Amino acid sequence: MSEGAKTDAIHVAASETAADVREVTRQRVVEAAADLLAREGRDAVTTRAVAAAAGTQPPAIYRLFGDKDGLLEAVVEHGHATFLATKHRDTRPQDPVEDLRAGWDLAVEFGLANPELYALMYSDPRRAMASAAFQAGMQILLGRIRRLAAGGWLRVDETLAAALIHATARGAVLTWLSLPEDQRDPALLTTLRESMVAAVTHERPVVQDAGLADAVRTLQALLPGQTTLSSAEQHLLSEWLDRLAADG
Amino acid sequence: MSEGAKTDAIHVAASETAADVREVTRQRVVEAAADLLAREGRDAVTTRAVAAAAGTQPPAIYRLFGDKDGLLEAVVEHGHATFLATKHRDTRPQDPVEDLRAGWDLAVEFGLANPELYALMYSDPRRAMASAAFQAGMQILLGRIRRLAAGGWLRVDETLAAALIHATARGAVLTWLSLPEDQRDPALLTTLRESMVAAVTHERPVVQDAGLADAVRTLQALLPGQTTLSSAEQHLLSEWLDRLAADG
DNA sequence: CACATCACGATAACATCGATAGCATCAATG
DNA sequence: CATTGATGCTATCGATGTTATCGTGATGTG
Repeated sequence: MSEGAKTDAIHVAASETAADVREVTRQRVVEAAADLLAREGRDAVTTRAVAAAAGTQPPAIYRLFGDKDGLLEAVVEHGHATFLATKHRDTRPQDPVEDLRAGWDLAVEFGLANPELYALMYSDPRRAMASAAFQAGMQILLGRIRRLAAGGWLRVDETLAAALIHATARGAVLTWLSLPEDQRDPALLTTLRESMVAAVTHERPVVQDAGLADAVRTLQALLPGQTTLSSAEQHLLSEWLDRLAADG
Repeated sequence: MSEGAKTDAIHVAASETAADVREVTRQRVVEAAADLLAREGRDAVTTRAVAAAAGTQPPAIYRLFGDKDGLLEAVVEHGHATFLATKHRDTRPQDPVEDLRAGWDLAVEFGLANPELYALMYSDPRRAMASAAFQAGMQILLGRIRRLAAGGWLRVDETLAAALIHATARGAVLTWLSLPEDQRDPALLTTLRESMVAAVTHERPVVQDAGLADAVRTLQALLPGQTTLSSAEQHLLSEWLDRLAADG
C-alpha cells in the first residue's frame, strides 16, 4: 500500500510536471508573442516568428492554442492578467471617488505604455469581453462602483457606470495615441477623467471661476475680425493673451 | 489654325476622359472594397476578392494604389468623404452648443452604422489623421469650436476641445460596439455626449452675447488680478483694449 | 498616315503566412 | 514489454500580397 501510494504520488507528481512543462512552454510562447507584438508591431506576430522566438516549431502553436486566433486570445488574456496584477496592488479603503480616479488612471497608463497590446485587447469589439482576467478586472471595477453606490456617490446605473468608465478610458488612450507627439496635451487625460467622475458620481467638480482664461479665449476668437489694431499690435497682443491664458 | 485648335481640343478631351476613366475605375475599386469590408468584414478584403468584385485584376490595384495599404487608405479617405457629405447637410447658425451636440451625434451614428469601416478609420492610431477629408472635417469641427469661443461658451483650449470631442465619440462608438446587444443602454451615448458638452462648454456663456466690446470689458475687469504680464506690458495691453472697445 | 509610347487587361509566377500531414522519438501506462 | 499519446521536426497545401511578363489597344508624335 505504501508502495502503491508512493507510485501514485510519483505518478501524480510526474503528470503534474508534464502538465507543468506544457504550461511552461505555453507561457513561453505567449510571452514571446507579446514581446514580438510590443517590439515589432502586430504584423510581426506570425506563427513562424513566434515559434522561432519561443524556441519551438510552428505546429506546436497549433497543438497549444488550436489556432492563431487562440494564440492572440492567450496574449490578450496574458495582458489582462498582468494589468490585473498591477491593479491588485493597493485596495485600501480610502475615498471611493479617489479610488475611481486611481483605477481609471491606472487603466489609461497601461494603455499608453502598451499601445499595440492595448489595440489588440480593446480595439476589436468582439474579443473584448471574452477574457477571464478581464471578467476578474470587471469584478474589481464593479466592486469599486458598488462601494461608490454604498457611499451614496453613484449617479447612474452600476452597469452604465462601468460602461462610462470603459468608454472614457478607451477614448482617452486611442485619441492620445493617434495624436502627434507635439500635440499631446496631458489636460486631455485629466479632463476626460474628471468628466468621467462628474458623470458617474455626485461630486461636483470644483467650479473654477477662471473668468480670465475664458475672457481671453473669447477675445482670441473675435480678434481676427477687428480692424482697429495693426497686425504687429495684434500679434503681440495675441502673444500676451496666450501667456495670460497659460498662467491663468 | 482651326484644325490645330480642333485637334488640341480633341487631345485635351481625350486625355481628360482617359484620366476620368482611371478615376472612375479607381472609385469603383474603392467602393467594391468598402462594400466587401462592410458586408463580410475586414478579413474578406483581399486583393483578389476586391479585384473580382470590381471586375478587374489584382495587378490593377497595385497600379492604382501602389499597395494594399494604399487601397485601405483610399477606403478610409472614401469613408471620411461620405461622412463629410452628411455633415455638410445643415450648417444653419443656430445655437452653437446645439450644433456641437448635433455634430457629435452625427459622428457617433456614423460609427455605429459602419462598424468595420469605423474600426479601420479610427482604431488604428497611425492612419487616423492622414486623410485629406479628415482634415476637412477637422476644419469644420474647429469652425464649430471657434463659434463656441466667439460666443463665450468655450471652457478649454480649442485644440483640447477638439481632442475631447474625438475621444468621447471614439470611446462611445467602440464601447457600444463591444457590448452585447442586450447590454447596450442608449444612456451611455447621451451621458457621454452631455459629459463632453459639460467638459467643453459652460452651461451659461461667461461672456454674454459675444461682442468684442463685451469680451474686452470682461478682460479689463479681470486684468488687475493677473501677475503674468509686467506693468509696462499690462499698460500697453490696456491701451489696446481701450481702442478695441472704442472702435468695436 | 505610319510609328513609338504607354497604360491597361490578363495570366503566371514568387514569397510569405496560416494551417495540416506525416514521421520519428520519448515518456507514461497497463 | 507493448501500447498509447504527446512532442520535435520537416514537408507541404492553400491563400494572400506582390511582381513580372506579354499582348493589345489607345495615345501622342513626326
